[in-house]
Amino acid sequence: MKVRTRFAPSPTGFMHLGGMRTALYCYLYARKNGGDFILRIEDTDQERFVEGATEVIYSSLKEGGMTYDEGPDVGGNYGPYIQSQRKEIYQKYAKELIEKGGAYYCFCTKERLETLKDDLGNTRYDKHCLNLSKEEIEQKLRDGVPYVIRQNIPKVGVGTYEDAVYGTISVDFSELEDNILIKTDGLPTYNFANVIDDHLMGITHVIRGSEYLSSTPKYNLMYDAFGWERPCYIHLPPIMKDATRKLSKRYGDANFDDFVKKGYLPQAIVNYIALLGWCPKDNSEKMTMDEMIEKFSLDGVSKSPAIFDDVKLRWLNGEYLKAMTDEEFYNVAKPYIEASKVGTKYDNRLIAPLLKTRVEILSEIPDKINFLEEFEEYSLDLYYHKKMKTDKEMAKVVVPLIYKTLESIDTFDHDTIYTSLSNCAQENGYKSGQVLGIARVALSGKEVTPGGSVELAQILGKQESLRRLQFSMDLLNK
RNA sequence: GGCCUCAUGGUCAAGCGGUUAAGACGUCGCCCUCUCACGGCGAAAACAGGGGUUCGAGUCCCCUUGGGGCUACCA
Repeated sequence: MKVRTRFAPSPTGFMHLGGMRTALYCYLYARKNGGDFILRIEDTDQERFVEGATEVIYSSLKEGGMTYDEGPDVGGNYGPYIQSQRKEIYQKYAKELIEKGGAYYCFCTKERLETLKDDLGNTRYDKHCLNLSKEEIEQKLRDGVPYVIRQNIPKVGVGTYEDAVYGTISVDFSELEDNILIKTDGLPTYNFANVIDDHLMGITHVIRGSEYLSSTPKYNLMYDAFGWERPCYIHLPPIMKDATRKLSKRYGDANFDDFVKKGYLPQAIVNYIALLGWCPKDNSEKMTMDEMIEKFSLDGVSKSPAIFDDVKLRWLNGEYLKAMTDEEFYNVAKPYIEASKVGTKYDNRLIAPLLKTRVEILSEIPDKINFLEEFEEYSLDLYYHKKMKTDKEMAKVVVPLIYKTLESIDTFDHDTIYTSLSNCAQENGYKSGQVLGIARVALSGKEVTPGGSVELAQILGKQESLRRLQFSMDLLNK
């Protein structure tokens, strides 16, 4: 049978990384097994619906490289893929389940339910309406009494199933409540919709968070009542913000979009979250999507929660950046360079390569290059370098030599600048490092700079370089 | 509270009865070097605790402790 997995988020906000990882594993498992990956929107809770959230789901999955074979915006043979558009379907199956004895109408009022609260504030429905006669039910229905449909869970017995990552899970039916399947508004709850849709959409492998581990037996009861085959279950451990808090949208952190905005590459984010809860056999870390598909396997999925470590994400993002060609890097860095103080003043194609090994996330770029436009009076102590044996006295005589050297060349490319400066050092009895080091300070006025004097001179150009050297000479002679 | 579940360095993790208990991030040191990075080399750092089972336990079982989840007309 063809493998079919589904990612079924509810559109209640932004795409958070936990959901992103669930989607990724669904995608990887489907692709690995030559199956289909389906997107279904679970919007049965009209109260929590957030405008625009559905579009964010679409775009995030696409940006993350997880193309779905079926979904609201791409179609498919099992639609509609939005639950609010499937209301009649749920109604039909709810009635069928009632006939089969797996569910029943409940007319209890909120007030009555209140009286059922135990000392911990938990209500446990007492199956009160299960005892209603057929006539009573029909009468209430005719009278338009508001109702819900509840699942009829046996009082005794044990629900057992095999989870692909957690193993055998058993829950005593007495622990389970007769949940509401269809709400007063006629829409189903997750408890019902997921079962109906997963079956109708031919989902073979249900991949979702571990929060469903203990309620799965309830769903199995329905599969059984309908006479449907139960899917394979693959529950995933949570991703944590720290040791005690789950990474969730409630804290407003961990939105995929936010990370992209901060200058993380979608591929790096996806690659990183893949590693939170899964480890390939060969222990690879940096992987392309195709490599992940190839290596993905369920026995590498872990059971314990993983803490999200943005330091490691940064590192991985940096690895992606460093692996880019200069052209690729220039393209992603361009907007950030242009947003810095430097703007478009210089040839940004010369600046970009300096940044590639020096930033881990793109948003660090402005701070790294703003110094180019911050040339002003600086401390002459910067010329002191113990190992190179340079100081401001040496600078006083060397900076003019540098000035003359650069003044004499017309092609301001890397090689020309480097060779002429080296020659200058040699001819005057200095080590090239001494001249280069002094030049770097004289051109930047900074203790640290990304790149050396040659790169700086090249970026600044002849005119600006000479202007700065003149400034430094004046400063040294003050 | 009840039920489900998890537990290897600071973090992600390999391990699936016999290992000097991998690797990665981070940290620290050294090398390279015109500064900062990159790169290279190296170091410190872990089986939550207690009982069993076994010739032998990080690996299997039980308890304790700690974490997470469920216990909604949310998913």
